[in-house]
Amino acid sequence: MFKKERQAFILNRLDLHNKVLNTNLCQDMNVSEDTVRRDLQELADAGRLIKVHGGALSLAFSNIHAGSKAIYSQRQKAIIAQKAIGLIQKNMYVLTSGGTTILEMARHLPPHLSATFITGSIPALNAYLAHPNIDVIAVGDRVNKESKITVGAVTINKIKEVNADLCLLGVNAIDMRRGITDNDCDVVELKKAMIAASARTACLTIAGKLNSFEPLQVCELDRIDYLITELDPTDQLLQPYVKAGVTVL
Amino acid sequence: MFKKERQAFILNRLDLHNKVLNTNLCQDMNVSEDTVRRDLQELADAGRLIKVHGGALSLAFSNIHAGSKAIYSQRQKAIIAQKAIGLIQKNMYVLTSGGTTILEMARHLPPHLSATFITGSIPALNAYLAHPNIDVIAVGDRVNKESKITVGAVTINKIKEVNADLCLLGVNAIDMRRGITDNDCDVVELKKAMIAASARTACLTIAGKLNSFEPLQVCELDRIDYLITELDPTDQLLQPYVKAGVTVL
DNA sequence: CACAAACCAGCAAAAAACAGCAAAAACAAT
DNA sequence: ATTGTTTTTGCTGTTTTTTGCTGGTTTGTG
Repeated sequence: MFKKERQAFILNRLDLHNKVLNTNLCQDMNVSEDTVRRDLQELADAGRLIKVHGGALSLAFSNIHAGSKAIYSQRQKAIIAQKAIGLIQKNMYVLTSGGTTILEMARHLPPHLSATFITGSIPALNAYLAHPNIDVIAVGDRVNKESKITVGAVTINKIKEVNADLCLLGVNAIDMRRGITDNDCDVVELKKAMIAASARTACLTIAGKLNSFEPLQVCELDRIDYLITELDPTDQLLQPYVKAGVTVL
Repeated sequence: MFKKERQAFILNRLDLHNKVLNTNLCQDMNVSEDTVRRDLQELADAGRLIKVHGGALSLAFSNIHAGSKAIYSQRQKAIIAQKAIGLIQKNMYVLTSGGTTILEMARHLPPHLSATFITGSIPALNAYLAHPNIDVIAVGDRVNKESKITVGAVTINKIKEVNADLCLLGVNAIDMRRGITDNDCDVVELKKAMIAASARTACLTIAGKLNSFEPLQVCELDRIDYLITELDPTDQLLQPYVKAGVTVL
């Protein structure tokens, strides 16, 4: 078995099991532990896996691990939150999605603000409930445990009945050509309904997600009214969106 | 299980439950308490969690903690919780009210239990979401900020559509003559609907609320199937209820 | 204040990693 | 074919990590 073969074998097994044991590998490939160790070292140096004492973990594992970070890019998201809050006026009905950006916004709502927030995101609900002057409407249905938002037909129908003044959308990907895109079918349907139910729509995203896309489209760029990032509106990166008619804050 | 895996496991569980117990972890991961302690120490040093006597808390929780008041009579409520959990069987549909007793129950659900919980209580929702094998259905509507439960016609209607196996009701007052009573009009309507939608109903209450009453009636005593308090079923105080045909646990 | 639970420091055994060396294999050039 | 060079591989002895354990200390709780 050649070195390349061995390393491919290791990566393949990592794809399947998300982890490999050194002892296991050297048996299955019939080489010494040192050889396996060296292979793992090389693959780790090349950034193809994560070496740990006794074996290795797949990179996918590290992503899961990263997902459990409190809120990443919190600094940027705080800036975004402030800009978004500027759009909310007294006694508005505001429809919000889930996501950490929205959550950050929810936590920074000024105490004197009185408005009604409608959402299916449980973490957002929690934040709104902590606010002294915000009325809260929960749209209910089956709850997706991963994203902690309600999904399903009842949610969609409920949102269709709403006439909100503003929709605040945390977006995962935005792109000139493909518009707003996402990767979860339920979430896409939800966001479509939210946009349709609101007079105006603002998209909140960190600049790192600008000009990226995901497999499923939520809407074209011309359906959104505001784009909010942590960058200054005059930033080079944002000019295409300004030209396309979006109000960039 | 590698060290990294363990630590990821811990962080993940913290994300879900907001707290972990040392004893719990060392069982679930099948390592000694010292190892868990060392893992917690390392994660604490890295600022990923807050170590406390006997376990650890998530960072997110420390923020929330400010607003979350302690549960009074927690000891009694833990006993009640255990008894209530005994009623829940695999794959049941369980309808629960709000209240701290229910919340305590929600937090003590055994990890292997798989069932579907339906509720309009936001704190209960949070607890159910933290559980690995529980499906959650939120019944949505306007949220009462004080009690943190959804109230209103939509909630009632939604509950009427449900056919649950079991209804777990945290009650504020129970009395031989007046049955279950409460003081909030919305809550009374909600509880009525919940009882009607369930095959069986269990009332959870601390003994201090036995033989007390409030202005509005939820239902007569004969509508409930189980009464759960922290007392032994043979306790003097409970005998009237036993005689009235309620199964006292 | 007493008692159980949890913590800590330090130890020891086992496992894994490492550094360095030498045999074997592969390759290139004569 | 042969020689010299490089790469690969396994081995040896040593060092580091990891982990559970022991016994004493601290902490929380009734």
